Amino acid sequence: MEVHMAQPLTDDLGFLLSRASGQVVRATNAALAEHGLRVRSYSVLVLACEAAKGLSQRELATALALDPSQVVLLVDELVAAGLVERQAAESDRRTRLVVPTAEGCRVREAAGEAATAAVEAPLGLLGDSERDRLRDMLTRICTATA
Amino acid sequence: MEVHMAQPLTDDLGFLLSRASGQVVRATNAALAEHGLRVRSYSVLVLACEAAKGLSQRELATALALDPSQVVLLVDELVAAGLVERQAAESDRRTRLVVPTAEGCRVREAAGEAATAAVEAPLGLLGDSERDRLRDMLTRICTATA
DNA sequence: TATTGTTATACTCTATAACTATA
DNA sequence: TATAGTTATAGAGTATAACAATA
Repeated sequence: MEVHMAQPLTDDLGFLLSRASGQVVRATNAALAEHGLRVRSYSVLVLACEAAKGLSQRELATALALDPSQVVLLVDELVAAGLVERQAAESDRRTRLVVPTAEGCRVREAAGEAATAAVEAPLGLLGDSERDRLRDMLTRICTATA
Repeated sequence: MEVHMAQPLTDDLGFLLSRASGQVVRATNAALAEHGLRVRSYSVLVLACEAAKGLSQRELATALALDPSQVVLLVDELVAAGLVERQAAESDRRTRLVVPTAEGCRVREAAGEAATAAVEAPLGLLGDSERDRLRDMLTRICTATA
């Protein structure tokens, strides 16, 4: 018979993960607010800017691990703000490519810098090599299941 | 003038953190469901079980980084499920101590094991020493700001 | 006056189901 | 029949404000 010493909540990786995530998301949202963005809409904009020829909403959904129906709303928001456009795809009339406008690219740059700066508050105590290790571990967690 | 090479989204620690957190929370919620709990109510129960003499709701709010008004609802839930009780504090008639019932302690045990097992899916690729490092880094992120 | 707990409200995020138009 | 996008809805999480009882 094994003795189970219940682990304190402050040692629970799930608890720490969600709390740290909350901190960082909160700080990032605050920084993105002046650019009219939040974390999720910002993520869509970043991906659209990364892809040279735009991305389909389906690709965005997969990349962000979001349901396609959520991507619709986020893209709607960005379109309304004039940061991206929906373009008809040549090969398949069902798919609509999300491509950034010139303004979208500018905002993405400025918002990116603001977000990077804001995240220094919670992440300031971590050195560069620690951040690399953290990034590596988080990436493995994300890919472990889906 | 400095050249800013915009960082890809998949390297963004904030993005990775919130995505990894989502994975773990989802897996944990699924495991806790059969015990009638979710991550937040489970956290309250764990803290109540940890403290020998119970905790005030204010202390719970601080420990969980939640607003006191949210703690009220979570405790209501646990009371309705018969897992904790609100006891009048002797020293201060304003404060109400949250103390686990015998059933609450049993459920906390079982739920804790289920949660630990469930988290192995996303965390399985991390060794023990890596988990220690991760725990350390996340703790520093959480304490950096508040 | 300050603090504990409470009620209320609004907004964001998450999760599903169902529908349309194309393929 | 399968896939891309869309609409709708409900539940959970987050964020504030205001209030009563007590200190």
